[in-house]
Amino acid sequence: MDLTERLTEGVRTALAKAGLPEPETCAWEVPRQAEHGDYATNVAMTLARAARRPPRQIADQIVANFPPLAEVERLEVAGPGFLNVFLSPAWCVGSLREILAAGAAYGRGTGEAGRRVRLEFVSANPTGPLVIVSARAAAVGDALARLQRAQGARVTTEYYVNDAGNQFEAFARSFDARLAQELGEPATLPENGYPGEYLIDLAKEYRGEGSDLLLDAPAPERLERLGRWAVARVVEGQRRILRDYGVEFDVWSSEQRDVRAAGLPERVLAELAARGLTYEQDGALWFRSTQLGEASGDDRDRVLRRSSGEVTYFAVDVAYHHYVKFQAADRVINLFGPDHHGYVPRMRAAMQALGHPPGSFEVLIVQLVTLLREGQPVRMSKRRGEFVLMEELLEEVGRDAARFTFLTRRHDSPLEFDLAVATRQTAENPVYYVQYAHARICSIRRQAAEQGITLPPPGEVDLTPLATPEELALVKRLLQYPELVRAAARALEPHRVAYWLQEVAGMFHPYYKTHRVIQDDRRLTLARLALCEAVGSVVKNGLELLGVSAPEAM
RNA sequence: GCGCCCGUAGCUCAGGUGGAUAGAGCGUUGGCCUCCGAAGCCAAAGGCCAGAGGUUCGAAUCCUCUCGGGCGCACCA
Repeated sequence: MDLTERLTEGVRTALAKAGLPEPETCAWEVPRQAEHGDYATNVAMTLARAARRPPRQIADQIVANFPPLAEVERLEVAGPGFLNVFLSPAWCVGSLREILAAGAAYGRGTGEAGRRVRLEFVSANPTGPLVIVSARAAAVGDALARLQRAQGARVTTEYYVNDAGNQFEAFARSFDARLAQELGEPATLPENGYPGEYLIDLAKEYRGEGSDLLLDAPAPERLERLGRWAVARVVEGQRRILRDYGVEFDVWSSEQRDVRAAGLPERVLAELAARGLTYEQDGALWFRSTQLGEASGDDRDRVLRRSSGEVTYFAVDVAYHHYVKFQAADRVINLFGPDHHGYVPRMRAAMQALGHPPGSFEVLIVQLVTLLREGQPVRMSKRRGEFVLMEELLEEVGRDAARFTFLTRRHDSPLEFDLAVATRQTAENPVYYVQYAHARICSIRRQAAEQGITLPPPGEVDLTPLATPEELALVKRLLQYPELVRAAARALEPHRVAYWLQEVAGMFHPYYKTHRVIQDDRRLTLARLALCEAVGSVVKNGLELLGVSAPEAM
């Protein structure tokens, strides 16, 4: 059980003994100032109305009836009725043993245990190489998956390939045109085509392979086959760069193969019709999005099947979510770009209509990355064919720095990324500050080993020499980690981990500067080594959650 | 016009779902390597949390309005 859970239990016991009503929840915060203790709660204030007593009186009652806990040194009532908890230094220091013993497991929890989560992210169109915004989505999505898993959820990550529909056709026609040009024929790109140079390269490649040029095949068949070939190549490139980035997906699904060819759209249309949620108008089939009340929030009905007979992207998506995603998961999370946020209400309405409980379908909007080079905006547009590739980002900035930078922002906050600055200041990036703490600790360990000093098993270390304020503060910070991970997982906010790591590093570096770890006093040396090991271990765990490496030397 | 997101230090961004005196990095200024890694440490300067109301013991956080940004509002995806 986590520390705050123990404290909450203490509060409940005390309230029961005092004959006071129990709170629904008991929120703990870490006060900014040390005089306010290590943890504080405002339960007394929130209980004041129900108990018909002044908050301070309730707080006094809690203090008077609080059961003795090894964790707690003393309690104080302060201000309008805060209950401040001061932890026992001896208990805190002793808990280092558990951190060390837990190792990589420290910080894992059961906050999301039993949940099956389907997490889709990136899912860029298979019409070109990945650009920078995908790097952000990949960093966030992957970290979310790691966080959820650390809290006991069974997560399936997914990359959904939109290899069908108008976009696919435009892409296939563009490739066809490039191939024709490659063969020396006059051909122009279609109106909505993809002018990027990569299609020229692909055309050369296709020809170089000696593949069937399909010159005699009827246009539809030729476009279909050429398009499939090109899409497969593009997707393979995307997969490769993502792997280099440290992101691997459990499932690569295909709109064409897994949804359309499987006949799912027709099935879902029938199911919606059976529920009376569709109607025909102007030759098209519509979804009664607006009839589902405010919960869905959609402001107009949506077309499922066009008058031309083709199903819409929306219908395909609904079918896929309903028959595939929800079949294997009770929680479906999608990461979208901001240009798709208007799409969310109709999806939510459809999921609700098909019987999926509210909240089981979630969409996180990952905001855009504004790319700058020396302060000048770099326009990103696949259509125009000018963009900065994810590959270039990794070359220039590096995988760890890129991921960490993306994870120091909330996913829904726009981000400015100056390539030139990021490259130039690479050594001053916060990620190195955190990694350096880890590397430094490894260095201390090596140094100690050279002098024949090695740490005994956690249970046998004498930790009592740890007594300075800096040491206590560090230990207390480490004790917050499990709680932090749980909260970050619950809120789907991996950036909290990144900030927390910076704080820990920000405590460790000064500590290292002012307190010598390896020195004459053997007992003190061992105790401090144990502290360092604990810090290093937790930092490593945290970086792992973000998909960032924890180097032993830099 | 309607809807969603956003406005916090010069710049880039945090502020665990209402808490006590507003935080970090970068940048600026001034110090620190005879000692476990200077990718580090110490110190200073920098704020009307866009603005105005409201809710209550208490608001950067919740509600309304105004101003100023971004993005959506297709039988596109």
